[in-house]
Amino acid sequence: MEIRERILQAATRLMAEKGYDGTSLAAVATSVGIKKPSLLYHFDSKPRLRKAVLEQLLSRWNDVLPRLLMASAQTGLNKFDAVMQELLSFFADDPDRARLLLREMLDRPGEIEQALRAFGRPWVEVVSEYIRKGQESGQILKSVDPEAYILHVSSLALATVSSVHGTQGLLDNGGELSPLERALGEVARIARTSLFDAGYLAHRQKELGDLD
Amino acid sequence: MEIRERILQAATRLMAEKGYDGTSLAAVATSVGIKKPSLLYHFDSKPRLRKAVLEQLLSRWNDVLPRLLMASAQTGLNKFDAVMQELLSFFADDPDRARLLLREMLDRPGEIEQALRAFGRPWVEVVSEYIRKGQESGQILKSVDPEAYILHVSSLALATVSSVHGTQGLLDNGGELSPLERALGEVARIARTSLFDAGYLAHRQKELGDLD
DNA sequence: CCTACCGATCGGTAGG
DNA sequence: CCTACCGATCGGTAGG
Repeated sequence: MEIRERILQAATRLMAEKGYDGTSLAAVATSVGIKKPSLLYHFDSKPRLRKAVLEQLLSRWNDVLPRLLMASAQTGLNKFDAVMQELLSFFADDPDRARLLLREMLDRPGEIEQALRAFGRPWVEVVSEYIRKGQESGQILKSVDPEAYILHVSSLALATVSSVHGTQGLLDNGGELSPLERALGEVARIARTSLFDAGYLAHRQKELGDLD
Repeated sequence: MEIRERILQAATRLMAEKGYDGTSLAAVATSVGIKKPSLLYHFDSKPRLRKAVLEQLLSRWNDVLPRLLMASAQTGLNKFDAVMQELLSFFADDPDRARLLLREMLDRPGEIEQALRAFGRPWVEVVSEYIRKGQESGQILKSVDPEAYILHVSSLALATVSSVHGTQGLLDNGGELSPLERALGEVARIARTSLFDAGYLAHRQKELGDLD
């Protein structure tokens, strides 16, 4: 693997775990087996390293988009479940993504807003268009505010994946599912129930028994 | 106001905004008009200052508990709305609470879990008992996992209040509500809809028209 | 409550 | 890719 990628990978992990201010360039360098001045040859300042880490993370989101467009071929509840699955998997596949984005939202709300707007806008527009159509046909609750709904489901997914390690002790965890599986299942349920008309949901209930 | 309280207040604000590692003792001291060694007389190390900040924040939660017990006199949906109102107000009244707790969950998942267990356990048990009773009487959906549900609604409230500043630009904001009001209204709606049986909700719908 | 000071660590540079 | 080094800032102490 290229040294540049290895630096980015180590920086992502450390910044997700300790935060930007809690991560020294020396610590990143050591964890890939080089010294700090060598790292500064590849990324010529700490802010630029942060920027590169964030850009790589967000660019991965673009890999998800093609699968989302495929999901667009489906309709109603199936389409919704496919889209939710992609959103949750994106963070569950690598919890560092959730923790790093959450930290950036806290550290630099202005800058991260711009980045999320650029990378998230197309997705938000597709999904809210879908919600509006569902509201017209009666499948989706009229009381849902599309943009706010998407934002909150995303926030919930972010916070859930980030905090499962820290708060799983509050749960009894007596069941057979892992804490993360249990948490994501509940997130999916909350998202589905608060979006669709209950009559429509009950009508389609058999199709998603394994998701409850 | 006592100097000790003024230090705690300044430390809370700075640590919520910049994080623990991003907040120097000198910065806290300066913002209350003293020098660093004077601050270290009142809190004899930085970790102890952090601990005091967190304890004061959590102790405020105890102020909420009496009102929650009063709300217990009510039943069904009214009780739920009262409890949600207290939870959302706790964070909305001072967004630093949400941001600081979220940062602590990211920085020290183990320690914060202990603290939340001590301060949140009684509340979690009361609410989950309420949910279980509602499930028996059919008002609350059988598919709800009580502990997981509470944890996720709390996470959603935390993340929502913390991130409203950073992400409000993703919303059109064409309405008459402030971004925070709009966000909290959607959180309350998501929480209510994903908890109660739809038939029960429809039956009681008139009573909460102003919450939609 | 202060000034003066400590060793350690920070991001970054010089130079090879 | 390295060693050696820079000024600035960190948390904390001595002493009054």
